[in-house]
Amino acid sequence: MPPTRFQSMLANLRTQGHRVTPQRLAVLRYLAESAEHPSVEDIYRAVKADFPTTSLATVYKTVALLKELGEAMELGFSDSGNRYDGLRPYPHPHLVCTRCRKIMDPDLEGIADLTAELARESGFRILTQRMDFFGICPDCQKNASP
Amino acid sequence: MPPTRFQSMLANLRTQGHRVTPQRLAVLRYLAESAEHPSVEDIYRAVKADFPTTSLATVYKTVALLKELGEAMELGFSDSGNRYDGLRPYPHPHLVCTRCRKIMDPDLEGIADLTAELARESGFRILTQRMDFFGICPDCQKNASP
DNA sequence: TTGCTTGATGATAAGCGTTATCCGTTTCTA
DNA sequence: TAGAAACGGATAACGCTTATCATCAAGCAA
Repeated sequence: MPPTRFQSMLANLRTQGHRVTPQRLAVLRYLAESAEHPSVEDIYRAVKADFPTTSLATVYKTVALLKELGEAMELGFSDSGNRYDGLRPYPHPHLVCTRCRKIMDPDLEGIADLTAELARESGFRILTQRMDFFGICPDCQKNASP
Repeated sequence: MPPTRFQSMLANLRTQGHRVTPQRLAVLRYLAESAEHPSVEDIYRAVKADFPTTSLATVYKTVALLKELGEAMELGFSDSGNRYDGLRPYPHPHLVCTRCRKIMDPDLEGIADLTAELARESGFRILTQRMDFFGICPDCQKNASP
């Protein structure tokens, strides 16, 4: 049985000699269970429910640490807060609803091929990639106000 | 003979009832000639060379106006200043050198198909998209320090 | 278990790019 | 060419993120 995301994050933390604190555990747990690509505020709110003295700074620091360890991926947005993915911490495409800000993970084939072709044609050594599709999700289309 | 980007921007500005000022002309001219996806600072520096009293706020306002008119596209980056494309103000993929911050426009086929497939499978109404490939450009690979 | 070292936490200030405000100036129409 | 309305310039405010620093606790050794 493969380790859960939570177990993997925790093991990585320990292996790299970082301390395990209740606040960190709470952040890990939340990220390991969230498919919604939460914001720092989302994480902060959730963690504070269990651990009311937690500071926003701690959430930022923990998230930065997980990013460094490769256990979380940051989705930066210049016009709103960044979002985090603890379940699939590697590049993959995203579907972003511009109305409710929901972010989903679509299945999309052929990105590796696309990247390889691009590298060959351009001479770039491509290290990572970001692919976002913006639109209106099915739910928001139903509850549509123009 | 089709209108140049500069002519097109200017015409759009006039048609929509916006005033034509020397500062705006300078920003248009620079954007219409730049394939480098300049930052606001880049534009500011260039405009100030011809028009030294120009304010940074004016550049921001002009760029926002052009964006609104569909004559410039913003490339937002959460970890550095945004960049602007006045030559191709519609979604297209970008190659970003993470060392020298150069941004290029590769030729890449099949994005429309990819988008259509994604819309069909997900039920999203996709309105726009963003596709960035990050890596080291050929120049920086030559002058490589580890 | 206890004590110690070092890293983590919490509160808040600082930083950075961008946007808002406000008043004097300029464009453009009539 | 005169007047109304929009624009420009200077700077304050904003939102998110990072830095600072004193206090506190995790983890190790004895």
